[in-house]
Amino acid sequence: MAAARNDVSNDVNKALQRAFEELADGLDLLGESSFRSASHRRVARAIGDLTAPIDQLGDDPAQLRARLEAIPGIGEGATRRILEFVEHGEIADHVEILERVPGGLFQLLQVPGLGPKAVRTLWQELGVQGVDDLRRELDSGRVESLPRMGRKTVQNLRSALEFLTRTRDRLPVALAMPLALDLRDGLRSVEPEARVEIAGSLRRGVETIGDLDLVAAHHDPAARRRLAEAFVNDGRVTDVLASGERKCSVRLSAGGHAIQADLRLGEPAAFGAALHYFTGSKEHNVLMRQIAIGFGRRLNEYGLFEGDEPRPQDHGGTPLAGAEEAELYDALGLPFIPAELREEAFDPARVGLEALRDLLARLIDEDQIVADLHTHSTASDGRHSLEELVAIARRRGLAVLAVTDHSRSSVLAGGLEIDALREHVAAIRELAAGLDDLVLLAGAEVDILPDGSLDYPDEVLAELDVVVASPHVSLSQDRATATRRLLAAIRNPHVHILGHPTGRIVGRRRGLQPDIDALCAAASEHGTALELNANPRRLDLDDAALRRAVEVGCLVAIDTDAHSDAQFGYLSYGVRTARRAGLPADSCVNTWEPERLRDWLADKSVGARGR
DNA sequence: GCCGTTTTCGGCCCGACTGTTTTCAGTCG
Repeated sequence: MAAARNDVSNDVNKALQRAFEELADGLDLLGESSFRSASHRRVARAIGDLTAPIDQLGDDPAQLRARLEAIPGIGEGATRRILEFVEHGEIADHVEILERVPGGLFQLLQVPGLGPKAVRTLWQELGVQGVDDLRRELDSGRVESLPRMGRKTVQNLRSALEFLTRTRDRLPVALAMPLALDLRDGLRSVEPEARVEIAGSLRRGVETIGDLDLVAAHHDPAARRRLAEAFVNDGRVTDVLASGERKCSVRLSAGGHAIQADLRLGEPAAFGAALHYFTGSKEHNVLMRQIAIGFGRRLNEYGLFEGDEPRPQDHGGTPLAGAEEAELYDALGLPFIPAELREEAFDPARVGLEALRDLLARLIDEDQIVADLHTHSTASDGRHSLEELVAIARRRGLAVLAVTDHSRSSVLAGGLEIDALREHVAAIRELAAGLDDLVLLAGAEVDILPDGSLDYPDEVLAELDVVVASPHVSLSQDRATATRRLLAAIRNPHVHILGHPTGRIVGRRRGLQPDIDALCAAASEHGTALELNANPRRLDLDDAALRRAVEVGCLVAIDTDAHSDAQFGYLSYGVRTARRAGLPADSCVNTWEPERLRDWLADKSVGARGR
């Protein structure tokens, strides 16, 4: 399927990001300074983090230049190149690199085990210009004649190429998390006394996962060996990449997906340092180590040590901290930064220590959520009756549950005609009247039709306690049309929540690409909440868009969109994403006391800015 | 290439593991 080109301006960011990545890779392949290439990579990341099209960052070139240079990591050179791209559609340095370096070499860098040095050697010595050339040369036996290339390396490259064809994309968190939990629990059952935790980007709440990271600690070396053996001998393992005393690395095949998994092993006294190191992000680790240096200390995965001696753990050094992550932050004069915030965007040096402390004090936590305002019953495509939903909500400790079945246009999902909706609402209200421990609300998930009108007339919407308005069809509209469509829903006085605003499916469907800033401004003005749909296949809005919403101070609704009991468990995915955006609990309507929630539902203008 | 409560020049995180080597380069996270 061709990628939807419904958003020309954001393609500018994508193209620029790619240009800087290729600049970096190209310099590496040419053997240039690794600091220059690292710098280009940092610029590429910074561009990838932008939510607005880069050419719309300023009204004129001077303003654009100033805004660009204010972004950490983007200096004079990168600014010049970006402006050059905006004006001419290409960057001379980038074009030159592409002329000097065969395009296939960039793909070769993606082959696990092949780095810039090896690719350069293959290119210069054997004329290898891409994956097909490499396959041929591996078969010819000539690769083995190169320096530092032996039989084992050739064998590893063969299986790496095979792995690469099976892992075109990163794994959506919905698939990665169950696998990681299973691996974790398997290790825990092998050594019940061991501490075993999931680390890596999965712990940070990233929506797609490149590989799985686990950390385990046990005081007994024999127990650690048993953990390592269990890990590399798992039935799903297809290749063992490394198997050492402290680190094991394997490739797994599960449910039709191939993914790499790494296990880090150590002493309980260093568990916090290891967990911290293996959780990342890489940028956060670098930052923490730099801060440690500022204190005249050294941070590594064994702990925080006094002095600047390399490998202090080997010289009988006793760490100042290491058993728990919190000790590391404390010893470096920082507040504990939760895993979801260990990204460049929340760098303490960038946001300021005071602002960071304030953000952490207000940051949303899963146990603060007491309401789910978007769920489905058997009236449309849900699995449970109203009575069953009430039982589930009670068991899960909710104070408020809204049943929001589909509207009439969603025929396949069993959307309700107006008469059926009214009967359904009456049934919900009757059941609600007999409850004293749960507020049960009658609502609907109303389709936002392609032209921005809603699937029920206003007088019907007015009869409901909660209206979630969501786009379900025409999800390839252009940016301007999509923005107009969603703005119309946000401005409707009967709409409380804009449900899964883009309609994207992680890794599969791009969905609408509206002007997020315009949506946030309107939502803020009208007191409408933007949904963070917690279904891990959706996570819509995503963390970057939600960060914009947080900056503007919009109301946000984190709802599960549950169609079954198990799907109420999606909440944790939603909360992790919300934390990645720095969402304060108070901005999330699902944390509000039922009384306050009712007031807002009765008149959402009480939630609008400046009221 | 970027950056500065040590610096506008001189640095830029730290360690595990493998495979090919007789002491370590390359890759990875």
